[in-house]
Amino acid sequence: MDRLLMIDDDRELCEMISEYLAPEGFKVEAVYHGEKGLERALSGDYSLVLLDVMLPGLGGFDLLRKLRATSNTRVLLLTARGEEVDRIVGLEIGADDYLPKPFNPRELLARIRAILRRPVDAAKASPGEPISVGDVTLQPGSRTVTRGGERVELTAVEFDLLQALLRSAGAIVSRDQLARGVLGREFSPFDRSIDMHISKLRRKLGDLPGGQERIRTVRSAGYLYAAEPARKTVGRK
Amino acid sequence: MDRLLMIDDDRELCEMISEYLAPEGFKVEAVYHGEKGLERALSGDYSLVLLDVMLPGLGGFDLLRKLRATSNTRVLLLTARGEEVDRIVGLEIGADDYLPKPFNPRELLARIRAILRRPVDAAKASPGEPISVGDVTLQPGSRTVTRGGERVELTAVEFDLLQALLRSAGAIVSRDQLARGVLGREFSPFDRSIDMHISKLRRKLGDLPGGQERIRTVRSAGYLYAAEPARKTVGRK
DNA sequence: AGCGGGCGTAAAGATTTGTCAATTCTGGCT
DNA sequence: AGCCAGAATTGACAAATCTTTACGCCCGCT
Repeated sequence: MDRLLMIDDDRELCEMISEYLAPEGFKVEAVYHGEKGLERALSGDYSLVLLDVMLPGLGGFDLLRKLRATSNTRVLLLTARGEEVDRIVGLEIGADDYLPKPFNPRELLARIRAILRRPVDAAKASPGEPISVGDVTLQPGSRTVTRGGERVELTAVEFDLLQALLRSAGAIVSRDQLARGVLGREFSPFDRSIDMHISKLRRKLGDLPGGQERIRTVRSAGYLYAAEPARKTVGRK
Repeated sequence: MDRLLMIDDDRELCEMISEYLAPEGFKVEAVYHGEKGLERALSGDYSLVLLDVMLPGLGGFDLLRKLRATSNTRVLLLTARGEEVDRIVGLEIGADDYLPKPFNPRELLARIRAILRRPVDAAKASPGEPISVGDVTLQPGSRTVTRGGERVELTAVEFDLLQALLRSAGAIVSRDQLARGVLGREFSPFDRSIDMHISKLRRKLGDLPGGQERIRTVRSAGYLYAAEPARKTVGRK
């Protein structure tokens, strides 16, 4: 039985959602005010927070930002009709998903399940913990990397670069982020250093077992470590 | 010039709305009967459907339900009274918004614009979840696309473009939305970049198994990914 | 039928990226 | 301090990809 926290001042809607989700195995608690919502969300008692962006008191965005400062709790953002800008902003701040109002309850249910199904963002994995994606494992403690059990020798920058990519496996990491995080300096457009290291990493790691590219280039955006195609347990087709 | 489909048996109202919206850049076609309305709505030629819930023949709710079975076409529901029940049922079934009769034409116009401005509501999948429509599957995690199990090589823009279309499969996506969402910039009338990439996508993906167009052009409105083999017997038992 | 705008797409032009090779930097060692 | 090997960065140019230009077709309208 998952516990959900709904932060929305529309009590009627909260009630409705609560009733809709109860038979699906979710216990919904509602809070109608920002500050109180943040407090509850931080308690860590909930599998997921449903957060309205239009809130009395602390606004939804601000709340999310503060929440993210110390918590990885998953958040599904609910926005008022209209603004698509919200989506971009919301996901950037760290929402796990986004749903515009008015929404279809079934849609909401589907998204809740989707969020709960996937693991908490690897980017938020505590430092020091080994990271494994597919056949590659990286151990921050000993600064070693193995692929299929075999040790792969990497230089310092290569290691940090791979770590940054693995922490965000399946998501694009920009050169800016890599420059700051790995090289410790601002990125300038003429800087080919990152590319160079990526090139070397690729050569050392080779392609994925399936023969696909391991590190993909997303033009004018950055690089992405290919997350393994989620192998679903065969349930339905 | 967006094309709207109005399904309402009140001919006088249809006429009035049509005249009111014409100068605003909307071409309204009216259908006064349920079955015929569903058929037209499924054609994918309209940016939005204005649907009355009280209809002779197929009722509004039933129509919407059947429409949603295969299409994401956007729907603005017109309800007889501001009944709370209607709201819930309507949103439950998948309307993008609703407006109680009698309504102010300006209000209608505002809502229409709001719906058209944002991406299709039931943008099926959560971020990160694979999207499958027909024989094509797109995996955001590894940024790969397969058709009938075979890998299809796409460039970054092509991939993002296909993703945008698939998320709204069955509904028209305007060049504006594609420019903003895929290219990250405002669309300008001389910009043929989108068309260019669509062209390449078509070549790479080929036609649907049934031999029909996979990505349809809706003149002066946008593009639409065919959600269904459009030749299904619809509305018959 | 003639016209004009919307669309498809080949091809040229502009950007961004991959990578070899040369140069500079860093630490460890004598 | 001076030397050295490996590592990081930069220069240079090829390759990939995106944008713009250009032109022709098609469709709806008069």
